[in-house]
Amino acid sequence: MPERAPRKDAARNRAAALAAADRLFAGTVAGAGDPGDITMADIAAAAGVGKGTLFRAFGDRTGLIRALHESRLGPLTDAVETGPPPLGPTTPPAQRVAALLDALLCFKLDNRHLALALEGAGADSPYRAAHYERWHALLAGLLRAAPGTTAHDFTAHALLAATRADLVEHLAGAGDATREELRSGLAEFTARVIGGAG
Amino acid sequence: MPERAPRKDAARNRAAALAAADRLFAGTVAGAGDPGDITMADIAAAAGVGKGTLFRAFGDRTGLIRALHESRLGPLTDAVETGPPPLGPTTPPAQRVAALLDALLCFKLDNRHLALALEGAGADSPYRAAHYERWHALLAGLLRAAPGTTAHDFTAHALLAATRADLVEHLAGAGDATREELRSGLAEFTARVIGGAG
DNA sequence: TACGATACGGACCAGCGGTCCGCTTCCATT
DNA sequence: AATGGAAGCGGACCGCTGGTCCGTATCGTA
Repeated sequence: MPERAPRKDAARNRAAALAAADRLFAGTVAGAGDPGDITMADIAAAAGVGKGTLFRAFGDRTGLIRALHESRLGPLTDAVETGPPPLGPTTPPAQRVAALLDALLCFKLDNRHLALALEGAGADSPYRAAHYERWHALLAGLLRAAPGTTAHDFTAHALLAATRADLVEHLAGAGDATREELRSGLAEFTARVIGGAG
Repeated sequence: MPERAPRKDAARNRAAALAAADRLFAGTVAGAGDPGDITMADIAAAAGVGKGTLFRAFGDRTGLIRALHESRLGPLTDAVETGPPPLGPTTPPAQRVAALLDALLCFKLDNRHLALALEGAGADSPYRAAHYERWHALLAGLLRAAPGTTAHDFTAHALLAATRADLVEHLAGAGDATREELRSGLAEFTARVIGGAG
């Protein structure tokens, strides 16, 4: 019952679909395009598979985007869960919060197309996604362990909101703000929030 | 050129459409529905007009929602621009920032369905809407005038992000957080941000 | 090699936002 | 009050989307 291995062609098609989707979504961000303009038929054609295969492999559009997102997020997740400082669990809470938010911002800058597609995927709130719950729980726990903060849940949400994909896209996309400006802006903001009540 | 008055039937139909849309959107939030489930045809039917009339009056779906939103936001806008403290322009910057964010949160709590529909409307980023620009410019200006803050633009964005409609909906919708809990959470968060660098 | 299970793929479907245009209603002018 | 043209109406219609279906092809095992 350890969930039987997928057939070889299924695995190959799944990988091809993810690669094609990644390529297509990446193309939209450069040309100021909307991820919503990429249709499932487009992805299927680019991957050289039928549309039915896409839906069989991922369930629906949101499932595909989520799978793509998680395949990229994996390394970061590992670094957070079992890595060395400043991301890993041995870092003191306050510093770790700052490091996590910075890493999240960098991830969204490096994967703007994916983050944007994910948060804009479907009508379902981005807050019900499993990965959001994980980040929030982690942050809230750290805040609880850090001195001088209260309302940990709300604070964690609010800090995460500062790195929302469409905000990042709005600021970075038009070229108004450089990567380093954003990072330092977020760093200062974070520092003020967690260091404010000394 | 003072833009001729609209015909009487046009005005009546416009009002009927807004009222019907408001009613329908309000219905979704109670039953945990998705504003996206309300179609233009639904609104037209509920208003007793043809679908073409809707598009003639508002241009597109986003236009309708925006019109609805602004008709509700009007009083708040007035209070901010020409009203008495703590919202009005005579309030000291730091206090005014806090008051504005609290008012915004309350508005979104009182008009969850509208705010949610607006931010989820279309694929276009919520950050390109005129009303967002106004709020952001106002906040950024106040932060600039307040002592001890830098990166005013980013900070203003981040503070506004803490009141995003889908976050508010996520926290208030499930009944996890009461209105006062949210307000005090946001108040504390805001205070820490603007009061942090004393 | 043969056979059942699994996956393929593109024709197909329902439903959406948005358009079009023949017909109706309004209102300024006489 | 009559009238003519401008403004508005409304629902059939269109293009396109996410998602389904099922006859056919492929895989992996005995």
